[in-house]
Amino acid sequence: MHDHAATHDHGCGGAQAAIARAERLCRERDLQFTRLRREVLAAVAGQTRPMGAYDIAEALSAPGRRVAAVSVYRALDFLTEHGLVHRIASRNAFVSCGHSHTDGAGLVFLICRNCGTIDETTAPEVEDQLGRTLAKAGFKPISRILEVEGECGACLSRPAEA
Amino acid sequence: MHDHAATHDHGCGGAQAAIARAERLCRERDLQFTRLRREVLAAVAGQTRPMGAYDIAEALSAPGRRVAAVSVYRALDFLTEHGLVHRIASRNAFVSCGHSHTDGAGLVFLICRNCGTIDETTAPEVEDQLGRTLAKAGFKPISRILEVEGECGACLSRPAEA
DNA sequence: GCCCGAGTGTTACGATGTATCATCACTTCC
DNA sequence: GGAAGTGATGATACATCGTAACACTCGGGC
Repeated sequence: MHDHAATHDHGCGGAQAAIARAERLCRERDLQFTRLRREVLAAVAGQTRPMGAYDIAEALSAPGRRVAAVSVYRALDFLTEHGLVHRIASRNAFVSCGHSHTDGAGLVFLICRNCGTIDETTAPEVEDQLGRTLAKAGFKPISRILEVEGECGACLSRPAEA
Repeated sequence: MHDHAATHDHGCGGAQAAIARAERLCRERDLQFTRLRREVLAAVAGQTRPMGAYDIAEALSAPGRRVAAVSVYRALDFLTEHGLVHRIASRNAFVSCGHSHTDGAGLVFLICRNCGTIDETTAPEVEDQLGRTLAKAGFKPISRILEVEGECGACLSRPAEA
């Protein structure tokens, strides 16, 4: 392991990378990476915590411009469909994807109860075991969500920082 | 395998069992298993698919009696807190617990995309692997959700039943 | 009787997500 | 050039999910 740094590259610098990746992907697949989609992705990628759709709408709105939640949802649909953003079901919120994986398969989200940061990793061994378990149960998986809530390493290192 | 029947014992007969288990548990812990809580549990346990809180409220309401969603939420809070009912995060809905586990740990929910049935199992091997993965990442887990969407064995056996 | 606590009913509200229709930009085909 | 089609967006309304606040009831203890 230890593409750990890679899994952490949200957070400002990561936004640039995420957008660059999105542009490349959209060029490859002949998709439209429009202004709104870019802005929604930028907003999400600029955070290490998940953002709600309404948070995003507010963040993109300005005195002269109002972005409605419905527009954000549409952009998020596009972005999640192509794996650029992930939905955190336990929070009704979204994070930008830190990987360049082809599919949403095998992802694990680590949600820190203390600082709210979301870390995204893959766990092939867990996937393998899960696949075997599902096969034994006669269940054919299509998609899955695996979200773990707890305390992240950073928060465990410095116990009492508010 | 093939405690499969056991994992399936929602579904009408299972409602009786679920309520019996709940009564026992509440007696042991000196909790109040009130009429509303019993009815909410019965409603959820009588289904193999997850029910939304508003669905439950409607199911319990009758010409002479209106059960508000907020009451259902309170009952569900109680039931989930004591492991009698589980929340399906990906559906914003609830299913009755088919096990008598002490804790919500290690559960896997199998959600059939075709028939909507939810099957609940445990997967110790997956748990073990996940625990190791989290330890390596320096993350201390407190709770987790693992929900798999796909096609259940029953639906795979009879491909074209509407 | 009185108080107190847990559960419930009721109303209102906030937060999340979707349906519908109009508009705009761009392409294609005539 | 102009008509028609397609995909994205704007705007309004609506549906669903969840919670806050307060009043009421019912039991037990004093």
